[in-house]
Amino acid sequence: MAKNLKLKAARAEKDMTQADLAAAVGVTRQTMNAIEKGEYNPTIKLCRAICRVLGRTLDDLFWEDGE
Amino acid sequence: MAKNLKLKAARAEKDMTQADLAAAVGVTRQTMNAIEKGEYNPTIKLCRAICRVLGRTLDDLFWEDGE
DNA sequence: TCTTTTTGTCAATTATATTTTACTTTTTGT
DNA sequence: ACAAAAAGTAAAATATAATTGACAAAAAGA
Repeated sequence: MAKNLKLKAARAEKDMTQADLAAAVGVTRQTMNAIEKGEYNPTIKLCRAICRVLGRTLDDLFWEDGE
Repeated sequence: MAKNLKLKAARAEKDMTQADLAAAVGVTRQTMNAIEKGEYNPTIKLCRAICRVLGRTLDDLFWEDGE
């Protein structure tokens, strides 16, 4: 899986650290780090939580072509 | 979690059974049934696969308000 | 009605997302 | 350069997504 740079950028735009965002959605900092790095695929529920905090859509942050 | 009726409708529109869709995205029939029933949250990767097969977006099929 | 297909459901197992603790590396600010 | 904060990483444990096999209920077609 590829690094999620759109997520990283959206987070930076809100001036949040990985730890900030993790706390806001109720997961650990390591989980956010792994998602941003593209190390594993989160559940749709967690994706929705991230989108709500960052004010983005699922398609904005979590769509990928190809796969 | 709520039943995913949008998914059910999109599948019907393509004239696919749960088993058809499950095979197309590489999971079991029971998994598709559980997702449609809202029994557990699939991974984002599986959601993307479903969207590709049904020709819909993540926001179309997997966004939920509130939660 | 009869038959077949589709859907619903359950228990037990496997695969993997997520946690916890802890440490290293990189970045940021002074 | 120095200190502090943020990000990267890893192993072991836990929670839960997904599988497998099997059977019952409901829907569809003849």
